[in-house]
Parts: sequence; structure tokens; C-alpha cells
Amino acid sequence: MSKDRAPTRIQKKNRAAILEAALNVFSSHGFRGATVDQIATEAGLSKPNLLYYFPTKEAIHTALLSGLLETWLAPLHELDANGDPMEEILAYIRRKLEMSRDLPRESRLFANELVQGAPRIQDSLSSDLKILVDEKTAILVGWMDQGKIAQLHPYHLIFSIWALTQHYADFDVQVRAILGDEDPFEGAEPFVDTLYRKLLMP
Amino acid sequence: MSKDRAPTRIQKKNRAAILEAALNVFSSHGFRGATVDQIATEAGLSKPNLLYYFPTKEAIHTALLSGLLETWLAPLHELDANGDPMEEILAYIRRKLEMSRDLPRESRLFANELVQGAPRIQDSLSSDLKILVDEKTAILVGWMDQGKIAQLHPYHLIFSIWALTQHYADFDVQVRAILGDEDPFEGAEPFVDTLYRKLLMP
DNA sequence: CGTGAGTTTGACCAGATGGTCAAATCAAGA
DNA sequence: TCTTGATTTGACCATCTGGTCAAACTCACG
Repeated sequence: MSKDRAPTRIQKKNRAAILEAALNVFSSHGFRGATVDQIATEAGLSKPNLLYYFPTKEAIHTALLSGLLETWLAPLHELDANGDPMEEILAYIRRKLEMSRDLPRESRLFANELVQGAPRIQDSLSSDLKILVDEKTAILVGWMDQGKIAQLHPYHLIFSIWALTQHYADFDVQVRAILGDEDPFEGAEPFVDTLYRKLLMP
Repeated sequence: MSKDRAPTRIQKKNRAAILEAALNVFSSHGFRGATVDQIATEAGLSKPNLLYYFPTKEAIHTALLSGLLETWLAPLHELDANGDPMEEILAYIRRKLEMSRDLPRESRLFANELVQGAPRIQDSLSSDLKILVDEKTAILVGWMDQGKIAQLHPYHLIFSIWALTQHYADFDVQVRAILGDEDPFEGAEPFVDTLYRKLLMP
């Protein structure tokens, strides 16, 4: 492996292919359920070749998670203290719901990790995530104190948004088993919109 | 193994110990992440001894899931068409929240299974679960038509209840990383109560 | 071209894991 | 107590899986 040079064309291509394949495999089988061979095959590489780019299975998983954490938290980052309270929150919820629809693999990757006690990202939770949430809940509390939105426990408000939106990605099978052919997001969007309008109305 | 006789004292004790141990292990590591040895040790048995009671790892998992499905759906079963609509629904939500608090392993067992596409219980979802949900959403729609509660998409209403309540068990690590020392359920109970009162108010 | 770095692979290894089996031990009723 | 079926186990096996390695191959560039 090159020491610290700029990545070659081949390196870029293969690293990307590996991470893409790993996202597929890890998100649908969990860390333990995924095999290096499976990821290699899906990436179109041999196992030793894959291990030339990432030293261990763990390293692939870590690279994937840390690379995706930013994407995952982006919607909350965008919550703007200067916007209209109700519209800011509803827009955040809409963005989260879109992520469940467009990036379900990413959602399940994190879900798998969290359900099993987050053995590999616990640190990020109590540092990065905690800090971001505290920053944004402060904004929410400000809006509550100004009477712009209803008084609610800010942390539980955030939890409810995560739970409601990610549910559609993480428990997709169950949702579809109930809904049949109906598109989940068709009904989900107006539902959560209504729910939070009623909840947040001062 | 005895053919079809009534289970002996020892059989009862060991089968129970195995299922209890399996619940611990499967719920915190998923099916693939759990090892038979681990379950055996936790149950106080040797591996071959465990396999004397259940022929395969798969069989333990199946027995566990099907045995627990009933428990899991019980709260919804209790929803009574003849009760007061608002109070019936709020009571259902309270029962679900209590289950997240008191039976988090069971919740995570199902969560693990569902996140990975429910390879082992898909059938139960589209039969048992679907039937129960349809039966109960019919009641909800009845109440909506009578103007007793707000008009909402009944399936998504159910999903929201599942999502909100099970979130506290399934993503416990994350919830605690944010809340710190605060007891999650202390705040969750009034929060969801308020949320659904506002949502369901006609 | 030629060359050295970058890339790929077949063969291989060690440990983990699900499962088997024959033999030993135990329990309870006749 | 004796007998028979129930229970338990040590030893073992095949397979899977993460990871290694030396040798071969390919590419970019002087």
C-alpha cells in the first residue's frame, strides 16, 4: 500500500466499491453476520485483494460508520435557530423521513449497531451526537420559552422524531407486511406532518 | 429425548433455562452473533447437553420467537372496542411502553430480526400480525367515523405507537447517551401521553 | 521499452463454531 | 435393589471464516 501519496485511480475506485459493498452487506446482516468474502465478491474483488485495501473486517466497518455519521446527522445540523420554529422542525422531520426513504441501508447500518449496544460507536454517541443534540435542543427550548411552540421535553421530542422516521427504514419488512402494496412514505409524510403540527402547536 | 410423553421435571427446568439464556444471547448479539456455546454456558449446560434439548441453534431461535410473539402482541389484543376510545388507545400505549421498560430483551430480539429483514418470521408477520392489526385498526376507524378520535391513517397511527415505544428498548444505548443519568421512562411516559392526547383529540 | 511501485491472487493457516456420537451417569418406578 | 429410559459428557469432525504470504501480474512514467 502506498505510504501517504495521493490515492491512485485504482485505489479510489476500489475503496469506493468496497465501502458500497460493505454497506449492503453490513446493513442487511449486521457486523457479525457479514463475511469478508461476501463483501469482496459484491465489490468484485478477491478476498486477499480486499484486505489489501482495508487491513481487517473491523476496519471496513469503522471506515463505513465514521464516514456515514456525518451524513446521518446532517439533517439535524441544518436546524436553524433563525428560521420559523414550526417550519424548521417540520422541515427537519421531512428531511429525516426522506433519508429513511432514500438511504435505508444507512439507517439499518446504524440500527444494527445500536440494537446490539453500539459496541463500536458508543464513543461517538456520547461525544459528537450528544453535543449536537444539546446544541439543537437549546434552540428548541428557546422557542418553547418564547411560546413559539408547545412546552415539551426536548430530548423526548428529538427521540420521537428519530423513532418515527427511522422506523420506516429499519422495520421496513414489518411496515410492508401490514401495508401491502401501499407505498409507506405516501402515507407517512402527511401523517408525521399532522402529528407534529398538532403536537407543537403552542 | 422422550417421544411424546409429558415433559419430566428436568426437561422443564432445562428447556426453560435454555430459552432464558438464549433470550439474553440472541437479543444482544443477533442470531448470527450468538454462539451455541455461549447459550449453553449461560444456561449452565454443556453444548452437547443443550443440543439434546434443541436439535439446532435455529430451533432454539424459532422456539424463542414463536413463544414470545404472543407476549409481544398481547397489549394490542387487549384493545377493547367497547371501552372509551381515547382511554383505550392511551392504555395500549402505556402497556407498550411498560413492555419496553420491563422486557427490553424481547424487544431487541424482535428488532434484531426485523432490521435484518425478518428472515425467520416473515410468515408470522403477514399472517398473525397482519390479521391482528387489521382487526384492531377496524376498531380505530370505527371510532374515527364516530368522531370520537381524530381522523388519521390507522396503520401509520399503529406504526407510530410501535416506533415511539419500542425505541426506548431497542435504542437504549443512544437514549442513555443523550439523557445521561435521567431515567428514560420517567420522561417518556408523560411525553407520549401528551403527544397522543393532542394527536387524537377530534 | 524498461523498471519499480502498485495491484492481484492461489494456496494456505489457525481458530471458531455448529453439530455428532458412543459411552458413562443418573433417576424413578417395579 | 434392579432395570430401563432419561440425561450428561468428552472427544471428535467438517466447515466456515478472518487473515497471511510469496509470487505473479499490471500500470505509469522516465
